[in-house]
Amino acid sequence: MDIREIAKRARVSTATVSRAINRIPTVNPQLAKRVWSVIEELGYYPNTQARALVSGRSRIFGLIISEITNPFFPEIVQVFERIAVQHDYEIMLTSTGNDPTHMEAAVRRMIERRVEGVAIMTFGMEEVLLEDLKLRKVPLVFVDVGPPRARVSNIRIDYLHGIRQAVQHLAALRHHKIAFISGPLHLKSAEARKQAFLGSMEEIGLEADPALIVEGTHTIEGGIVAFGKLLDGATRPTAILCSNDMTAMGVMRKAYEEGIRIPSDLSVIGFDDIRLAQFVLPALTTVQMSQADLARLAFNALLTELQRETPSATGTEYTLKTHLVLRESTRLVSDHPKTPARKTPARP
Amino acid sequence: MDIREIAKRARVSTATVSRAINRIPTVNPQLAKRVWSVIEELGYYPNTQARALVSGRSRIFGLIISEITNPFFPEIVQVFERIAVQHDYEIMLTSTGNDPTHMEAAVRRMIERRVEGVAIMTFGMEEVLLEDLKLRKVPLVFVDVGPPRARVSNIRIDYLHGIRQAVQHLAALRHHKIAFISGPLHLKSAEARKQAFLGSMEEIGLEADPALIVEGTHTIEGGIVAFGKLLDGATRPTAILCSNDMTAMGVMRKAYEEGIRIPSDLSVIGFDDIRLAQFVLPALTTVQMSQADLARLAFNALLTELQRETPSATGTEYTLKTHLVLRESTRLVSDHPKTPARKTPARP
DNA sequence: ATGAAAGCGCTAACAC
DNA sequence: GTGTTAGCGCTTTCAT
Repeated sequence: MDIREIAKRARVSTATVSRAINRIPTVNPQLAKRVWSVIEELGYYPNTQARALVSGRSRIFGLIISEITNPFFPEIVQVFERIAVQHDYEIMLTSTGNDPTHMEAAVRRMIERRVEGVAIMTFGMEEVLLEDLKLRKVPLVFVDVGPPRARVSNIRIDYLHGIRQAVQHLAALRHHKIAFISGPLHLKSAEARKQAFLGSMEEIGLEADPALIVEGTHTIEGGIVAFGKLLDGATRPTAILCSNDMTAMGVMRKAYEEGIRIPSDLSVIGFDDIRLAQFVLPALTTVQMSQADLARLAFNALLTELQRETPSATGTEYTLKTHLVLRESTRLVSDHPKTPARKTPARP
Repeated sequence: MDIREIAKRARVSTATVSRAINRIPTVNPQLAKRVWSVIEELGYYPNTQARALVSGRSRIFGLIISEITNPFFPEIVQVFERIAVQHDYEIMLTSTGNDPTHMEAAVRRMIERRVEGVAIMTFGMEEVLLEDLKLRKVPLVFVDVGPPRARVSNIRIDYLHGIRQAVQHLAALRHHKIAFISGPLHLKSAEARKQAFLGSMEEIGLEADPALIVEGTHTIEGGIVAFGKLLDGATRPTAILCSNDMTAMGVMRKAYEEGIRIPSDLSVIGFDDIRLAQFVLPALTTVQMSQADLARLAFNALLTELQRETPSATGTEYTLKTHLVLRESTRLVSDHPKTPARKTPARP
């Protein structure tokens, strides 16, 4: 069953059927109606591949993320998909697991499917792998990455705004010994958050003790390990700022095991504000970076670039603000925290 | 740049290029090599739409889930996608949000893209909406649903096995007053879990107090509300079995607010074993239903059905077992639980 | 306003 | 073993 069948039964040409389907205004309403009723009757659905082939437009956007199982991403995927569908686009989703091989394979598949644009949400992955896409002039949108370039948009996150609020919140709560657990520092976004922390501390005359700055992995496990290191150190922080919420959840887990109470013995702040943050116990104070807004920005960037006839040589920049959201995991520093001895002591 | 261009430069016909690309063994290795080197040189990527159009095979599977933001699903998506890619399939993902309109639109888009099969992971959504797919003889795989039918596979979850273990575990811990918070009962899967609970209780001569059985929504919020109702009731349970992990997390949240300690005052068991279950505080004892296995089963069901020449009239059945995994949220019942007065008393 | 017909890039007969 | 060619189902000139 194809367009010819419809044409025959509606006693018009295939061209008219096509026009009717695409709602070209010039078709005689009478005919259009006849066509539509045949379409309904037969349950005809146009073949997207054929349309794409002849029109040269796949109506597919690629969306590359690092891990769908990382709670940060599902909301992005959801919003991105929802908007895409509203615009009659399909999305081709891929989790790279931060593996360059996956990334390369994904890029290849996307090119083969002739995606019209790709949003890269890996926060700092090797741009090199995307050469093929650039070569083919596919619009791209990144977060936090690389130099401006034609048809490449960038969403810059204003980390400083939210992180400054977090640091000042902690300072107002009389915390001086503030630790920072970063993400993997090869990620631009992780490095940027760390710098924002350092800057915010200095700004208000607080010393960021290097011994209180440790690298994590943006995972719960990483948070557990990193907090362990902190506990092994000479100075015990009274507050910890984490580079993302998963890390903060790791800290909370470890604190639970060690009998350290949050927020009475230790204040904890996360970053991202994933949905779960409000449901952990205690609810996590965190710096929000709206995943929904990020998705919206990315989608619109792609669409805009696609509509532009002469792409600006430098691409376009977008900005996303961050801000602190207060919940239960922070409290005024206590002068005599009851920090029990560790169950598993540091190596002798 | 197309197959003709490659053909010209390699001084062969397009047919030979096509054969080389598809690794048809009959082509002269010499020629094949020449073709491949031209392909590499020019960075040629075949056009999937054209291939799909002529071959009649889209190499796309649909995957319908209820909510990607529900932590139960990301792992399914990840595994399903990984396997799909290994088999040179793309996946077309859609979250229906349990909204029939979305579902209908998604089905339509899938048909338009000519998916070769669809996995429906909504655990009991209206089958009616899928008529169009069945009409077009697209292989389908469901979880927990409907009557056997040609080209429709079913994955039956053996709820009883895991839930029986959970109930007996609780009983062994001397709990008698065991509450059950179900999922939305219009979902087959929720109803099935409830029945498994009832059966397991009866089996060992424990009375399932109707006042201790309340309906939830399979969400954290639902868990909070449901546990609230339980607290308002006359008999206070010493243990709660939840229809999924999110519900259990809601119970934990509510317990935290009410000053009820888990597991000392109350034992809690979840269902699903989402990844988060091991990281909540305390780590959640739960009945595991492997999301990875579910994804694998679903994918293979589709692939198998596709390869079958004469589909069995009744479709195929697969089974997935569940089993209890012990963690920190259950404990021997305490005779005198220190259950503090509620902060927000029940309505007078 | 409508129709005839030429492709979009590829695969698969069929011929050699 | 390789080439020629007829489509796959649709959109889009170009006539009319």
